[in-house]
Amino acid sequence: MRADARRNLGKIVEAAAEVVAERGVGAPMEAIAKRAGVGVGTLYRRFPDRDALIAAVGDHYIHTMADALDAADRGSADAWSAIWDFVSWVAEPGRAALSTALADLPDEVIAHRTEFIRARARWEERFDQLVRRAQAEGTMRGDVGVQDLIHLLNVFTCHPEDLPAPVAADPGRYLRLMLDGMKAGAATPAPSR
Amino acid sequence: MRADARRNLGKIVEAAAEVVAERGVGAPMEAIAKRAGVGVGTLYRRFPDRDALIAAVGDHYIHTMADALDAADRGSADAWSAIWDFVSWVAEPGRAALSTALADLPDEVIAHRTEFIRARARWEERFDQLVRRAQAEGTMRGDVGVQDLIHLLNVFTCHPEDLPAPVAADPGRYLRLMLDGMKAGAATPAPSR
DNA sequence: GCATAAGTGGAATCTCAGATTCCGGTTAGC
DNA sequence: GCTAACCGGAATCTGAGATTCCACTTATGC
Repeated sequence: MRADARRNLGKIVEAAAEVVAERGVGAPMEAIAKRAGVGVGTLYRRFPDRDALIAAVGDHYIHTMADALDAADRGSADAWSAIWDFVSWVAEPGRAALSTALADLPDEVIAHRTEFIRARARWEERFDQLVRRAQAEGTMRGDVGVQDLIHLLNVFTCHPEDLPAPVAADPGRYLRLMLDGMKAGAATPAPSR
Repeated sequence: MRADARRNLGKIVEAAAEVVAERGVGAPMEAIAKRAGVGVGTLYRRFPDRDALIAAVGDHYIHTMADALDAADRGSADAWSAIWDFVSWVAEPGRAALSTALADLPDEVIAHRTEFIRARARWEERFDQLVRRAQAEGTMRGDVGVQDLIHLLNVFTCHPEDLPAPVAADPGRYLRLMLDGMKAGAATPAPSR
């Protein structure tokens, strides 16, 4: 591969990641091309089709998330603050949609990406351990689970157009509100599953 | 207007309300027509265009919401449980998207509907009083407002396709989680506005 | 420096979904 | 039994976006 081509490939994946974060997995190829500063044709020379490009974005994302979770875990003494930190990290501007994009990847895009699936499972496993630890430490209520956390992360880090403007502007505010609701003792009648 | 035509008009608005609740304000005319058991042509004989029909749905919705809020208010001794009840009511299956649909109505659809705008303002005003009352009664934390509640209602009662399946299946679970986070004393460091 | 394979931009093409129009065939209501 | 209102839904019109194509550039090996 020629040096300039390799350089462009990098720009493309990066641009795709950004645009997908902003506009969701349905982001148009042209928007990605423009962001990368290349023509659509170039996208198609590197990726057979839209799905392949989106899948590449998925790989990029899952690793970013996993790294952040690890960092939060290492950086905090107790599990609860690790969770708090991680959630805050995801809510930071520019990071939004990261998690949703992951959740939204169409099945047919993921189906054969065993590496991606494995990475995501590892990440969830990791996250789950943290939640259980927090519950064991008595800082998090027991009637909620990682899946609740993940879903809420997905909901609030949605592509901005799909959220009420004020929520999109500060998802962290709402995510923290929900974490407050998950603290040990916060349960009202214990929402049943 | 002929009797059968009047009957159809009723079926159309009702069907539109249902379909909009399920698929959002962008629901296709054909889906509405099918639900109402009429042809698309019939929709256009009653409403000049899509927007007019959607606006009619908006009117229908805002009144339903207002009534429910009043009912919750009358039915509860304290403001907090009135809020709790109202939120639970909105979260009930079949009601979902009601609130979002309202929030999503495109500006150009609403612009001239002063009656609608007034009704909505009245509803918000009502809701706001309830929130302030709960705060005065010391049951709700002071650093959140009606708007937070409304936004969250919108987010969780979104059209099912836009939410992670488990959330769409039981938005109430998550709304209650949020309410728990809004109870007096739940605040962690007090999310700043 | 030059030949040339690799790379490029972006207009043109293809698809598809959904709004809107139209009209031959039906009915309610007198 | 007449006929103005109605109806259903096929046909048409549009816009958005994926994908293809090709004339034009530019690294790179010699």
